[in-house]
Amino acid sequence: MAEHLLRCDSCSVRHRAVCGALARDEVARLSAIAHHKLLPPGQVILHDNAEMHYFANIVSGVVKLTKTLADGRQQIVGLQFASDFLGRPFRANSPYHAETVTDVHLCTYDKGQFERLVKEIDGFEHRLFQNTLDELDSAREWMLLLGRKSAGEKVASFLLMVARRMESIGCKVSDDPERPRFNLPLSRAEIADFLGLTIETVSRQISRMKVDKIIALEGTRTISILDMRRLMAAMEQERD
Amino acid sequence: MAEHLLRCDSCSVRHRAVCGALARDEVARLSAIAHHKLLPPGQVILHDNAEMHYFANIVSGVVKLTKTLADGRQQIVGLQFASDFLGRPFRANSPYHAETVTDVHLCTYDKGQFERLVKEIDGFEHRLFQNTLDELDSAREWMLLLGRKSAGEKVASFLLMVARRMESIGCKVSDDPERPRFNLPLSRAEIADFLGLTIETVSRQISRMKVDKIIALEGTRTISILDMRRLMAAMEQERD
DNA sequence: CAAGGCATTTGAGCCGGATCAAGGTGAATA
DNA sequence: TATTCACCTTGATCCGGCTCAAATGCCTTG
Repeated sequence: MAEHLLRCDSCSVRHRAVCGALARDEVARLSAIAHHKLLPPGQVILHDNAEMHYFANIVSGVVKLTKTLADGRQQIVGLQFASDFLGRPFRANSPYHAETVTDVHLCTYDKGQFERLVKEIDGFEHRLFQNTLDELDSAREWMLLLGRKSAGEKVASFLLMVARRMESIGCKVSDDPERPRFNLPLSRAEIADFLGLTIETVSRQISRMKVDKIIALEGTRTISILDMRRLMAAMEQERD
Repeated sequence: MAEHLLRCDSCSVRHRAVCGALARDEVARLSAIAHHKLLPPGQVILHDNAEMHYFANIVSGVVKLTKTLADGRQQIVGLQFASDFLGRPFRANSPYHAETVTDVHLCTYDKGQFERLVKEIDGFEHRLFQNTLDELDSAREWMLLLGRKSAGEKVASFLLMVARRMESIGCKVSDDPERPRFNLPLSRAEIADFLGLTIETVSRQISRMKVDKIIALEGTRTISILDMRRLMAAMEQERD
């Protein structure tokens, strides 16, 4: 398997960012049990329902969680970026398939050691809990999108979500907050699986936005948002 | 407002079922701070983003969580049955609209008192956390349904989900495990909002299943599953 | 630079589910 | 019993997004 195992000895700063809100000595305790892995794109991290023997923080890169029907139809049910957790505390297995989308830098912990730390460090489980509530909120927002939005609204919502996410982890290419520019981490096929559409429909919607001068493309992955106002209007807002 | 407030003095048994896995004295502490409310169908429990000043367990009945777009398109993003929790621990507000679907018997707790108890009772927060992980799992299963299943598969999945849920809370009408019979808690319009379909499509799919002798209807709300095997086949299974 | 291979775009036609429009049904009220 | 009203069913038509097919663009390798 093409993955490197590195001892994690001096990445406190990184852990600080990743785990957030932990005291300095607690971060040190996490670092002590951490290993680092560098994974290429398309690497399976977790097969459906397989036992997960470790936890991880994403240090950089993007991971997708997918579910698949017997005949192959697939839906992405979660996208994890830098600083997100992978794995389910105190659960043996996970009903998803997890796979790297880009190069991914993981900081992993042995499951048993991690769970012991969670119990020992006051407020750590509370923090993981709040994290999970956030994931639940975004899953439900996604349900609204999947069930009720048109193709154009879906793609607009997706672009804005990625823009916001890339911004928050400092991966945007340009600096102008009114005209964000960034690399799409997903292929058209992955965007389709994310939005419950086909590749062709995604492509057509993106082309139309290009014609309408709402966005601009360089190559196929680098997107500039030219008109934030119209892009947000295309998304269709949630009621207050 | 047509709701009754009752002092909750001797409902330990019910709490035991509802909160699960709590010791007898801990259940007693919960009972001490609980009040009961009886709500009719169609009662709003929580407006979008409004502050929630209490927690609750559902003792009986069904509650729906919805999200709505500016133009009125609506999606049900959660269905809560007896023994489910309502409210978000340690969060001021909730980005959903919550509303009773049937007559609902709630057992409510003042937010502050409840959160104090959660901190004091060892393992209580852990339990709530595990609960939330389960909700996240079912939200993601629902994303697969919304994004990738056909109308027929959606309706079949829905009927099976309700059958399972009614069974587990002891609300089924018949006893034959091979031929469950139960009352649908949702109207056609609500089923449509649940599945990301229109009323008409839901109605047509149900009619077709009736013609195909997969189910039988008495009136409009009471359903018997005649052929469990074919209903499960119609659902399209998830890949292992 | 050419050749190959994959991802993306674009086009044509079709179909599943939405929309629009009547009817039907059943419980509540008079 | 008749009336009403909300909910549900059924039919006819339409259209957004899917399917199938081909062309184009882009990166990799020789």
